[in-house]
Amino acid sequence: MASIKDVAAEAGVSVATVSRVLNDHPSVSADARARVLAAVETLGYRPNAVARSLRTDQTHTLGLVISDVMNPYFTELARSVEEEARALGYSVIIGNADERPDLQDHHVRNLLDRRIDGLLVSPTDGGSPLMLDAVRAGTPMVFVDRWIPGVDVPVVRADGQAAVRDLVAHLHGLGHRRLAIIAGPAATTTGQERVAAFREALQAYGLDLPEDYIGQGDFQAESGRRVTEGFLDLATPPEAVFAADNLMALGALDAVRARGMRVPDDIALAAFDDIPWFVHTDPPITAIAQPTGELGRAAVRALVDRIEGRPPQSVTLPARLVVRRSCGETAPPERPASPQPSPVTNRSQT
Amino acid sequence: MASIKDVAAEAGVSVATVSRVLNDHPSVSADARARVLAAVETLGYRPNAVARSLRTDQTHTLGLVISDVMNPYFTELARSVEEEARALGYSVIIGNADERPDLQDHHVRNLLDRRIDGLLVSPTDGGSPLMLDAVRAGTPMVFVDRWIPGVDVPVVRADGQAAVRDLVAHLHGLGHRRLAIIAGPAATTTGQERVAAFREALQAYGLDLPEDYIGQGDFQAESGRRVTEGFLDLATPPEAVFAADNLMALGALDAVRARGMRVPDDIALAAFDDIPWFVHTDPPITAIAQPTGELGRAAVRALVDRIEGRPPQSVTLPARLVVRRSCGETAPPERPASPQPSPVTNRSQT
DNA sequence: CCTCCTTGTGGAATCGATTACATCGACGCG
DNA sequence: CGCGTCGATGTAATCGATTCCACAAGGAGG
Repeated sequence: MASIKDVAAEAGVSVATVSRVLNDHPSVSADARARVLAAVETLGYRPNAVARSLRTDQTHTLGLVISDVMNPYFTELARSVEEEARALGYSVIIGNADERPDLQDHHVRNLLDRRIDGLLVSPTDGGSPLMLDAVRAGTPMVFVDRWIPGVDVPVVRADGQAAVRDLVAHLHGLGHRRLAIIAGPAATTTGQERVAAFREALQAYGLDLPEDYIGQGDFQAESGRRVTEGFLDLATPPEAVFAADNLMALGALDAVRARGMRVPDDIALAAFDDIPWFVHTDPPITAIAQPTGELGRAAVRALVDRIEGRPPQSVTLPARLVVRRSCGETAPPERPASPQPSPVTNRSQT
Repeated sequence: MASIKDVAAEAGVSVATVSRVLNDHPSVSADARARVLAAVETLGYRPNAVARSLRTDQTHTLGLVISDVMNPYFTELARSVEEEARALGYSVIIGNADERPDLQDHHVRNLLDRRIDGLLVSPTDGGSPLMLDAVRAGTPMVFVDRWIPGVDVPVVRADGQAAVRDLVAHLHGLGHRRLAIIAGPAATTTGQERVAAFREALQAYGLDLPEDYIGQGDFQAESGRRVTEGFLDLATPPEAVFAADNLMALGALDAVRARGMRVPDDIALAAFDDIPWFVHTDPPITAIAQPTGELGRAAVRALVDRIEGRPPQSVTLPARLVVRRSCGETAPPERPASPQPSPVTNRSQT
């Protein structure tokens, strides 16, 4: 592979001049520039990004460590992150932590070793020493979706509180009173927040969230199945189940069917995180939709701001309720008791 | 960030000795080794992968360029690729081509500039000059899923012929005679092969595949919708539609529903590529399942073999039919006319 | 006791770029 | 006419590692 020296030789100039042409430095004669460009063309020369990075201490690369690539929510997040990064002249290396802190650390270490310019993380846990060290060492970092409390890093996320209130209003309006939740890992902020928001919304309706209506999941389908089975085994099972993410909702759907029961007739189901497939499931699933693409783009912008010396900003965007059929047929337009803007009703079928 | 020089100073040895300890070269005294290790510890030193790569001309990084990350098939492929690569000591940089040749070239160029050790590609088109140049220049490369004819590069893929025959037998057994296909882009091998396999299987049953029963799609949901609408507008619409990938099947499902028709009562539907969601759609969709994880792992092994100087091997694994309910209720066990092993029947619901 | 080989170590070149500094003409102005 | 300035260019240092080569010390063998 041709190097800058070969180009210099071919063009009959020094390497410095070649470098100047390539980085369009002003003081290069038109003649020299033309000769260099010609040499680049004939040799098919491409600058070695590795060498350039070593010298300039910039890789123009961002690291993205997410909890689970197979989760459509994170897939979409990754996609939007890559798009925005590309638009800003950066590449992205994705690390899949699979909800495992050790894998998360592996990826963070790897990315740091590769001297990425900045790190986008959706932390699996409360923050390993490695990650805290990286922050302390001044690695540009931004948390997306989830974050670590007490760490001074910008956070880009969706706020689901209002949407959860809308959901509870919706369920209440359909006559459901015994509402249960499949929670995410307590080590994640999203795991905690969604339970808190749900409990709070229930209280507004004078409803309680008993301990045995809180199932401990891990954001994976299998846990949704397990927890739901537990719910169905209770003396008085819940009338509605709210899964804190889309995969656990899928597991819940499985469990309900395995009992020969039907959604929504026998039990209502709703999920946090909307995904395209929810339109096509049987029945279409009511969900809380995050502005995923916007989150990814905002996170990249914040990180690049930080990298390029501008002050980065935390961003919080609202999530919204998308009503489908998994909680029961929607009654003719009813006014929810709460004063929030009414939930968006999405055509699940034309 | 501490460099090897700092470690050398701290340990009171030369950089050469530090390097030897780090790469566990045999001739280092136990004393020196201990002092270096201690220095590494106190300084929290981590070798700079960029510098190392420049010197050794190896990045221990693989590039993976796929057509569409949002397609669950490719997501799973990417995941298995990353896992196997990690097990072998490599990292993976993923580039999403979004079925666009220009984007594909962008990523290939980018990865080449970063001097990745090898490239895994699922080509979007028939092969750009850039890609052909890369092959000619000796870049270790392996094609996965799709390939480019006439290029001497190992291919790791699934063979769907037998499974397509099984599918046609299944459809025929259910009484369907007018069978249509939503094809993928003609520029892709998978696009062509699936149509060819389908036509061939039909012939075995004395069935024809007329021109207007071949819809031109692009592996995206929207094209599945469009093509299906075209089918339904025909004077004699097909009785069954076979979508050449999962997203187009989803589009087809949409289109059928938009007409107020039902699957499988009004029209049967099957898809190439099985995904977890197909179990949960209404109705569960009959599909041809590829051994995706195996493909990803085999592709990585082939590429790493090539990189490390061992002869790489092309691999072809069989796909298999997974029968669910989207083509009609399965009749009591029937013997298909063809002599192939009978299709696997998967419990779509317990 | 003197070579010769082995083992441990350091010095310095190298990978492919960027960039500070030096040099050298040409040009403008007093 | 001479001097300072500016534009164009080359030389060489540098980034952080790896690795070839030289060399010193110590042990084995004659």
